[in-house]
Amino acid sequence: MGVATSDFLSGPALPPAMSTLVADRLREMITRGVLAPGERLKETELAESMSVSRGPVREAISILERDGLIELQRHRGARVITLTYDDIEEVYSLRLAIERLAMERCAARITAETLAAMDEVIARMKALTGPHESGDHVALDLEFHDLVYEAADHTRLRRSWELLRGQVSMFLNARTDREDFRSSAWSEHAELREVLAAGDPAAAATAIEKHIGWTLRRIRQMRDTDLDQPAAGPLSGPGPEGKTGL
Amino acid sequence: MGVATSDFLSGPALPPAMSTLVADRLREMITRGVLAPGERLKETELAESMSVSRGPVREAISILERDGLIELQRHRGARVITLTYDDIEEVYSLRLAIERLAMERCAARITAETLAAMDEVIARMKALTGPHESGDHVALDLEFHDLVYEAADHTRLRRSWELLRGQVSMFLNARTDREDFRSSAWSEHAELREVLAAGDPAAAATAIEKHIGWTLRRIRQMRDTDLDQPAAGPLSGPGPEGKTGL
DNA sequence: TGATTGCACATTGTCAACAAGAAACAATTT
DNA sequence: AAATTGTTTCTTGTTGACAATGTGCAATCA
Repeated sequence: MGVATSDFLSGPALPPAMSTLVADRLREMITRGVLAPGERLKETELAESMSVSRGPVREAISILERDGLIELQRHRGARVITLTYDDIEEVYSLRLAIERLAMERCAARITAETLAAMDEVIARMKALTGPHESGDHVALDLEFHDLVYEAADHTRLRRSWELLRGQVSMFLNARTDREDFRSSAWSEHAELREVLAAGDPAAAATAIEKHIGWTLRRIRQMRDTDLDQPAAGPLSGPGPEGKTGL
Repeated sequence: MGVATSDFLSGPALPPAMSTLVADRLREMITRGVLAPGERLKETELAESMSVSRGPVREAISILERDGLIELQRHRGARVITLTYDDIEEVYSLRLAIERLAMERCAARITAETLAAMDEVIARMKALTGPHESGDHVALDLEFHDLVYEAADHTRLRRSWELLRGQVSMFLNARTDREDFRSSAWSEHAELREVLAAGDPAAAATAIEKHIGWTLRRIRQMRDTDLDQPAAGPLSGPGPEGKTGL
């Protein structure tokens, strides 16, 4: 983290755009289940509650639609997506395809700094024993994989990951509450770290196939049994109707 | 094409949104090189020339930014991207990763209708001999691969392809004018069609690795020689400055 | 003459009002 | 009573004006 050179020269000096702030807040609310699947996002309502006009809200909604977190229907507004197991199968099969590339490139470019950052994340995972805030498990899991994508040094690959990340987060947050999907077993990520440290792209690809493949197979099992059931419901909040506090 | 059942019931009854129309027009102009890399897109100017207000233009620009065709800088506006060989390497390496998945799924789900559509595209490719409109070659090439993604029946995969498609188009359009990058050899696509018809996912994956891998290797060669040169310049039009007719 | 500072212009970010379409409800008809 | 139709209300799509920021030129000073 701490870059030595004066932060105020490199950092974005200008206040971040309203639209991104709004989008970030909404994304957080959606992935953590505060806004339930199916719930409608009304522009006026959001604009009011965030003390901003409809313009930025509209852009934020457009961003979230790109991230695959909400569905847009012309003249009918935006709703939080409902993830079925078919959807999750899509997310994870695509994730496997792109993360293979990410791991290959990460292994080829890995630096001591990245490895250190990974170690730190793994240490924090290890520290989380027992039934802690499940959100923390998920956050750390994703943080690790963010590092992989970052180290892969591939702009378009990172953007593709952004397309999936929110939906993965949604799924994991909903899952780890109910049953253990063993999403953040620290030892698995430690294994990934070791393979990356070795610097062998082929081995890294194999490792991620194992890591994600396990979940993917499990998802396919669920899909074939609980046919068409939503895979990521609200944590505990209300259903499609009923205001969830903004 | 011709679906028997009344088209006016199935099709989108409502006029398409202005923003998508604007986006489509701009995308076409960018990928075909009418708008040169580096050229600025001024909201007011575009709004005026398309007889629409700045709102829809702004949304269109946001869409094109998502497609990776333009770069946005806060308070500094939008410019058409300049594709270096490093960029193209990114595009094609990622394309290989996702199209592998597309081919696998396509092979597993292929229908007679899809095969027929592919045959039709291949026939049109075959018909284009000699130095025809190079744009047509590129368009047919992409059309074939669109069919693959369509048949793969995977929403998120298709969206990832949309993220790359415009940049692939930009690159091919710029390339085929100068030297033959053999982008649309009909026989290659005929081979892909045959593999898909056989219905073997593994074979399909291997086939696309060969198909795209060839170009990818060639791109890496170019990158390592013509270091940092733009890979997709304007066809013939003016550079960053100078109005290119709207 | 060269660099720097201040000012005017151009362009984007944001806002508030208007127009068009969709959803919910009530009245009407069979 | 059920279904249909017309009306009202709500929400989004679009527009034009205003505020904030960046850019380039010109005047000023060393």
